[in-house]
Amino acid sequence: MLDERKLDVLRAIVEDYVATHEPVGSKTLVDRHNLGVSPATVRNDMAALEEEGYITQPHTSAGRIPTDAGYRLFVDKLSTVKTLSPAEKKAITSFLAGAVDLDDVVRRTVRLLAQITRQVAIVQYPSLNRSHVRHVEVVTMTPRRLLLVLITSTGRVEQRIVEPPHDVDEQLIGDLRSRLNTALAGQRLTEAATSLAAVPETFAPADRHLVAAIVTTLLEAFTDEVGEQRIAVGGAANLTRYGDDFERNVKPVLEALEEHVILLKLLGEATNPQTLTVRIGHENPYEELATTSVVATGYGSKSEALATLGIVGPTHMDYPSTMGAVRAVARYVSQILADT
Amino acid sequence: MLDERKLDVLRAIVEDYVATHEPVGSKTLVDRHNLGVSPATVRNDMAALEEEGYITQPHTSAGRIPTDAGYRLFVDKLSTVKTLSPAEKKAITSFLAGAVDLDDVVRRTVRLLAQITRQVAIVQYPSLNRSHVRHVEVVTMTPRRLLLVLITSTGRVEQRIVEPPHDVDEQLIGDLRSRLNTALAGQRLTEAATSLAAVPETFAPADRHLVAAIVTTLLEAFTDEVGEQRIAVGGAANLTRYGDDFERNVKPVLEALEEHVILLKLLGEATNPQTLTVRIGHENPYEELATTSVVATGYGSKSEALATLGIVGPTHMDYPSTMGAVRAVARYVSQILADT
DNA sequence: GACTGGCACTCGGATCATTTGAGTGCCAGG
DNA sequence: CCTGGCACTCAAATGATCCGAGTGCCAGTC
Repeated sequence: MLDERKLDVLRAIVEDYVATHEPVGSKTLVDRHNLGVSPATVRNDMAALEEEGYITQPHTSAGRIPTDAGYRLFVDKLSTVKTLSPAEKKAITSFLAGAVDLDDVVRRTVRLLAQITRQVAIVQYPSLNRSHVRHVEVVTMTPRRLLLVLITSTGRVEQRIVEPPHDVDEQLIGDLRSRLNTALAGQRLTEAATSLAAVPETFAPADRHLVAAIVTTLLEAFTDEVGEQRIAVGGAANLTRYGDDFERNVKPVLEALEEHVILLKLLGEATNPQTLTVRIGHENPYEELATTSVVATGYGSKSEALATLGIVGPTHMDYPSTMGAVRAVARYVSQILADT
Repeated sequence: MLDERKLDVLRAIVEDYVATHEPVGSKTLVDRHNLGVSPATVRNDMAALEEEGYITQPHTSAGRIPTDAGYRLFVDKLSTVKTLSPAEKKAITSFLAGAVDLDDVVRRTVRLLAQITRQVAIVQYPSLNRSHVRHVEVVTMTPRRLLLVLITSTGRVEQRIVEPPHDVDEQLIGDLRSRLNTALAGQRLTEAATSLAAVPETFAPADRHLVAAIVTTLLEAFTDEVGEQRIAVGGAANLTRYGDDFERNVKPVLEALEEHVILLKLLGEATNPQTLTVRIGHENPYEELATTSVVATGYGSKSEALATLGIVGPTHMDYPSTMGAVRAVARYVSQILADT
């Protein structure tokens, strides 16, 4: 059906269109890429490609532009992920290495990703579900107000206020603290939630009421839905490069960026950093973002992704470079997090 | 110079222009606002107002639009801050009350502010400088890796990793923890930085090396410049309502939103929640944002502002409502924080 | 059979002239 | 001091025209 040369033509069309953002005609195509055939031949190939649904004409007497299917074929078969230059790699590591804590890592990552890809960057915070308890701290602020601090293996810190039903005894708090830590430390948050249930019973009946209050709050922190979905976004200014048709291209993206729930769906399930997910135009789950593509991948340890990061951009983006950048950033972030 | 009626005309022009975003002519003005005089008279007044620099014509044979000076006069003399409806107030409190921690408060505030004003909202995190030490925690993760956690009176949590020069003794850590807390608790971060310097000397010479390493890192956290400047932004999607001239109006704002340093300057010095700062067009410190205004105010306790929050929007915004919303949100956030 | 040069055709976008009407400034009269 | 009237201005909308990049198709060539 599609011989080698037709695929070459498709590749040329995609590359040209990505570079110029203008429909590309048979003549320009032959001029710019040395295909070794005449425009007329290219026209025939184009007709075939159009027949197959890989390209279209915005209107008669205009050049062709790739369809979503065209991009898909390009990404799957016609291109290779571009690797970054050593200089870029170095810049990434040194920039990320300067981070002081998890928040800082995430902020820097978003910024970096936006800068390299010149697209809108999205980074999900390491999932709570997949984290382990590193430490639980109970701090007495006033006799009737306690602060619970949960520190996870991924560096996330969650805090909650508890107002116990009656004054608390410092002795008891110390006791609780150490029992919590021995019971929970090293466990996944999901497991820890179960272990937690058993803790109150180990205390004297008189104290159980108080302990239960604390345990309940802690449990909330473990299974916090909202916290689970934390996301950082950056590089919105890159949207200004979308060109015209503001209403159709920029507006829906800006709106989506405000809705973290939507972003999470866009990013999709975390994959390991080797696998890149690319969703092109209509392939993504939001009608409004039909002119937008998403390039995402998981980050974290090799065996298991902690969360997802990626970018959102126009379907006519430079996929090889973008994919390379996303993959590279994901790897380096994984590395940094492993060290911390 | 400007009699009562001329001011009425200016007010009418501003209100009309804000509502329609179109240059307003003498006839429409008389039709819409009952000024009790004829268009011709209004024209004379307009000529005078233009003479004084409060309004201009985009071109001859067009209506008038207010200048920055016109808006300034309007805000200072011709309008009163609009108070929110009881329903709105209730919505604010109940929405903010659901917050679980400081991060959540800030996130909710940004969202709220953006929603009510339908502008881009900016909220600065409570300043570290003005916070007090609530608790310092030293957690041993591995014998050669410690985690320092600083919790401030404003609910901020800063964390730092320390890799001590040699294995640490659990006994010593416990000792250090309690000495740090008795030495620092309740102090302002700025004072605490000084008190901190004296801590190593209270330890046996053999331990001082280790303690010094910890103290140094803690000191960094106290005086963290970057952390000091934390900011949350929201409602960027509202920029789509700017209308056309995307390049001139939307782009610079989006770019500014990425640069937190710029935002801090835009927000300016925190004032107490009673005082609203309004910067109109050229009054703000960024040339690129000459078509935008900033409405900001401090939040925190009555006596002293902890940080600033506000909105950025086109100069032709509805000042009375916006100012009312910003002030109200600032007050309610102050309240919530005081309770925590 | 595959490629190419040639040719008629299409149609979006640029260019330019024309019209329209909201709005103005100014003046004479109440 | 206000108002109705009038001539004037000019941005924006409308419309006619032209241009050319690009197409599809066909007959001829390798």
